[in-house]
Amino acid sequence: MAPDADVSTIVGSTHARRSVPEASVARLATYLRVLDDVDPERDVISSEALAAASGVNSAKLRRDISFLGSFGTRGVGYEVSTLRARIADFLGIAEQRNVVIVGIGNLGHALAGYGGLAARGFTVVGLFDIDQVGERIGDLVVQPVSALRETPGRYAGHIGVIATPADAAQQALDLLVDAGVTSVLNFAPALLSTAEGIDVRRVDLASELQILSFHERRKTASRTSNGAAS
Amino acid sequence: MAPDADVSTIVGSTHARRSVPEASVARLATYLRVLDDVDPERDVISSEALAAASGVNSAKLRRDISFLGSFGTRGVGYEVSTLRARIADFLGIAEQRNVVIVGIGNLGHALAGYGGLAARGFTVVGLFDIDQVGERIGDLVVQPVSALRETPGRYAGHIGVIATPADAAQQALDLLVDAGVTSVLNFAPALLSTAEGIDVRRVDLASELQILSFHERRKTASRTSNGAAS
DNA sequence: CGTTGTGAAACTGTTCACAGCA
DNA sequence: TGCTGTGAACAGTTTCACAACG
Repeated sequence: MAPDADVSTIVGSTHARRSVPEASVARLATYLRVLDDVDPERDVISSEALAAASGVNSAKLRRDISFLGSFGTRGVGYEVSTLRARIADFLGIAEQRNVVIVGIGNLGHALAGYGGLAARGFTVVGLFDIDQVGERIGDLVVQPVSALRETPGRYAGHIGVIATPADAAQQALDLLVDAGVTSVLNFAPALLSTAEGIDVRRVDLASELQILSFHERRKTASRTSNGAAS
Repeated sequence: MAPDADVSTIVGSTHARRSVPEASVARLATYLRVLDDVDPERDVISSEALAAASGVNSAKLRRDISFLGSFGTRGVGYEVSTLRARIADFLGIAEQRNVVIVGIGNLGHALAGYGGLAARGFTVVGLFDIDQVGERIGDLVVQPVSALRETPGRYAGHIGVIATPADAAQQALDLLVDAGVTSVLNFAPALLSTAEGIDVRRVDLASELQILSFHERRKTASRTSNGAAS
């Protein structure tokens, strides 16, 4: 989805790795979640079992995991704790990540209050809006967006989330970048332009619905069309 | 992300088409949005210009559009209105689509009130929750989820949106399916299982953040470690 | 001319199938 | 024996590059 998402090379961390396909990175995040739901009694899991629980086939899962090294036990499976640790390490979950949210409407509220973030190592440390300034949400107080500009570099290493209306999104991005943010998740239905080196991932509700709508129509058409076939 | 997202074949509509790659379907939804932002004065647009505005390269865009037929003018470009109509027609935007939302927390509210939907031909026609029952949002009143079970097939052809907590998501899906829904957008951080023929798209905030986090770490690592390779 | 539309090449990602190991 | 790890075949997607055409 990202415009120029190429292969990902990583050098840091415990083990040096070579370019892992973007698609595998995304699935690894899923496996990690599924592992969290695994019965804590269970200490070993096979590729077949984990694949089934994750909605992929086992060959793909084994391939994905093999990018992280080979630490499964043949004839047995993967040790759950090791596997979880390896994926977490690879994805960079080991360290805590901080998040700032721009745009505190309904969506911003939903994100700010979403417990699933903390559970996965993400802490919301800043909320910004043009209005709503001063409102308290949990431990945080909504600050004016202008505050971002006044502290250049302050939010380096943080992940930015844009939850503004479309027409404010570009400005929100520019402010985030000024504040040192280089990774951004954009919920606004707008295409944003920015400098090289800034990652922007877009989550676009309307597009998702359109894709579903497309498939829905296909289903309906094939049920309906008999006479319509030509 | 859909488990078995195959190639898409469509027969209905004005023009018969053959299998369009899934990736192209997703991008066509993007082009459609971008076209809506085009200066209304402008009546023709080149692949180069539209591609730039959409964040893809022009060859890819031309290939995507060529799946819908060939109606551009060589040496000139695409007529904006025709192009828009063709894509909309292909994606099934021509007809209005109805949406029902299960789970009326912050996120459900955000979605229910999101103007971008109506603008794209989606009308929210039902809101369901266990609590909040009776609350009015716009023209709608929140109904108990049990109402879904009492009207089997009532929502056939609708698109379902799951905005519940993870532990209620599977039940929400089952209820939606009972009510006739076969296309679902799931915002809950849970993997859902369902019968064949039901499309479930997952939008998972935590996974998106993890992917960003991964890239963020890669950037930081390459800045930190070895000075400058080449 | 300039831009579309598209074969063919290149590339990326997935699946098969089985050798190798615990 | 059973399951991992992986070469090799395959499928899907992107890019190149240019002929066709208004």
